[in-house]
Amino acid sequence: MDADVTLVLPDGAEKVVPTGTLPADVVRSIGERLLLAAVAVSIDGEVQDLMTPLRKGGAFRVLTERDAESLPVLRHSAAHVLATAVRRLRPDAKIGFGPAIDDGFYYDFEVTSPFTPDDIAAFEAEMRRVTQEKYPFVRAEVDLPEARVRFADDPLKLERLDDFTDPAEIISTYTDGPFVDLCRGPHVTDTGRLKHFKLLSSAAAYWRGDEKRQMLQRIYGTAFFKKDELEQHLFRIEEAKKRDHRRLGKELDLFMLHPYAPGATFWTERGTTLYNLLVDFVRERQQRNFAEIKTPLLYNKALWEQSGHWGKYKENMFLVLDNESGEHEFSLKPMNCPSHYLMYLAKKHSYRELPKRFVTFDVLHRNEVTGALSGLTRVRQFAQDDCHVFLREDQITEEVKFLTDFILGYYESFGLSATLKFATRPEQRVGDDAMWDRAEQSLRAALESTGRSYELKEGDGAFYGPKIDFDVTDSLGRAWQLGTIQLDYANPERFDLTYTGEDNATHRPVVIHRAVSGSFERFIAILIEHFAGAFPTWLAPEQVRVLPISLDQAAVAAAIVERMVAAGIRASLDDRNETLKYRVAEGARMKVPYMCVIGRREADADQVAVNTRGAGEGQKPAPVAVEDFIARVIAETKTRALSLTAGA
RNA sequence: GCUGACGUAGCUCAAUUGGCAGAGCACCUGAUUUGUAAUCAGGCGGUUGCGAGUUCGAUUCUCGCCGUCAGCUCCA
Repeated sequence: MDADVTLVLPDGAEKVVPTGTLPADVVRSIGERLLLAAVAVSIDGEVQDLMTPLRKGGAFRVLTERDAESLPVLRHSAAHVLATAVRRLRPDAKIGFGPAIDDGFYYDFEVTSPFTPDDIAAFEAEMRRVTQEKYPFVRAEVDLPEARVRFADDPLKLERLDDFTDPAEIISTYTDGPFVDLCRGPHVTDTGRLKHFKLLSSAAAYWRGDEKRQMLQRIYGTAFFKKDELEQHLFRIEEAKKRDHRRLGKELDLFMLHPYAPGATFWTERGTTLYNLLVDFVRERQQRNFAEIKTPLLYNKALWEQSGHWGKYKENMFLVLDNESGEHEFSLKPMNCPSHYLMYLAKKHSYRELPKRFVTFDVLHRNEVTGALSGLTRVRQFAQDDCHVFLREDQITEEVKFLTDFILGYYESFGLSATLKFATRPEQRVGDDAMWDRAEQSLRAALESTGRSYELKEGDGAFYGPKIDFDVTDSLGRAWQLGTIQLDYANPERFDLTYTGEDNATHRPVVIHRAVSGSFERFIAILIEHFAGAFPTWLAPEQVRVLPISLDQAAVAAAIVERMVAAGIRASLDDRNETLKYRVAEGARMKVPYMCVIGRREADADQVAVNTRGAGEGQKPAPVAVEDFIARVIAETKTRALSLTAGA
């Protein structure tokens, strides 16, 4: 082993120090003040703390509070501070893991009785004390027997120690004041670095994520370097609650759920309008290159045995009792794929027809476990904008590009952007390795030919093939998995799908499974939250509300509504015996894009005074000729404009 | 499915240690006919999720079931 390591500083200068030198000493040699500002260092992009001896050289950067890589270090330390506080107040608590996560950190504890909200508040107060006591994080490297002695009272840590099978692997502990944890690091220098944090919730979690193991109590929290960043984060959480589709779905009268049909949606008149508009939109986009079909909802189990679902997916299927046989021989379909194969099999196909794209909006049922159900994002009954492409192997690249553009273009029309994830073979799968090699290789090559960047999700593919997932980020920065492109060599084999090639011989097509919205239910949930219920005009269930000021204008207003409706606008009349103020307030609450007020002046001039959603209270509505207003709303609807313009 | 919390009028929420179940909004009726973010008055509305148990008495305590929520597991 080389006795020295070479560090390359950002300015290109090289620094050679003995192996085992602490980064803190290197930073001090650059500058005392830098040491005070330093949170950690980065060596060839790998973050390490100031008290971990240098073992290799490379590009050396000092990370301060301004560097994004520093935040997980702070949060990981916050988790230790939490554990320190919990151990002080609840010495019986056994410690599990406490990592930094995307929005903060958590720590798992094994306790005999779960934490209460009061406990959480007490822990947070105790954490405050631990930070004020400014304990340094002290790193120690120990051997396995020593580690076993040190964590003799912590069964979860002992189990973790069993994983250390490579004697060369370094086992380290971090100590802050009274608390010692088995931990790889990195950490901030002392508990005093943690200033702006908050505990958010506690819930149970399986030890090591395994549902067969015991449940631990997990406490979630978040931490930031700056106070305003913490406040902004907490504000975003509050905003997210206001946008919650379950809340807005009720307030805007879009849908309801009922205990008699758990996991299934009752769409109200408004919600159904919205739903149908989305289906229409997808239909319109799929008019040219796709073939829409409808297939049965209920199938004999023979189909599921052939598809492999009976073995792998039966738990999630709703079985239907056959009265004659007294057996559960039928099942509601949980996906459309097999029915599309049956349609494909009904005819002989020429290579000239391919790619052949079947699309279906049929209702699907999946018997999700009760605990998984959640609003519209996780339901038992839903519909996908499902597509199965039958194609020749040499068409994969072009098809993947076509579908990727199709999907991303769809999201763009809502102002949503997506990140791509490439998912490879899972543990539970059908087909041999040769098939998977081939499928992964061709899908990956196709993905790369699109020139778009993507992340790798190892082992996350479908059981019949690798896939590209499209994770959409909403206006609050939260990611949702919606669209998918899945390459399938297995099912063409199982269902003996064929086409006749140019050579007049029989060939095996490849199948691509594609969804864009994921499900309409989930997509609508995301749209509700993305737009905070303020849908663009083309999607708004009620586009225009007409308000006559008094009874004198009621007839004129009704006639104007008629003209709007005749022109294709979803307009309604509110001539209730209420004050104008009241009706304007309600229209605003319902997030109607345009409210047209009609008083004597407007009635005489065939005009409307247009209130535009979002222009705020006390806006000065400009009078617009009725015909002009109608034309503007129609244009806005046709172009599917994302922002309101007709009122301007 | 697992852990925990919760379930009161259509909605949002109240109801001392177990002692007559309330308010605002919505809805209905009347007055008012309104020029831009909730006009006034009156009224209707409940087997407190369902079912047992303890008790003189249960919204309140106990148990079971159903549902919802936060997570975990799973997932479009």
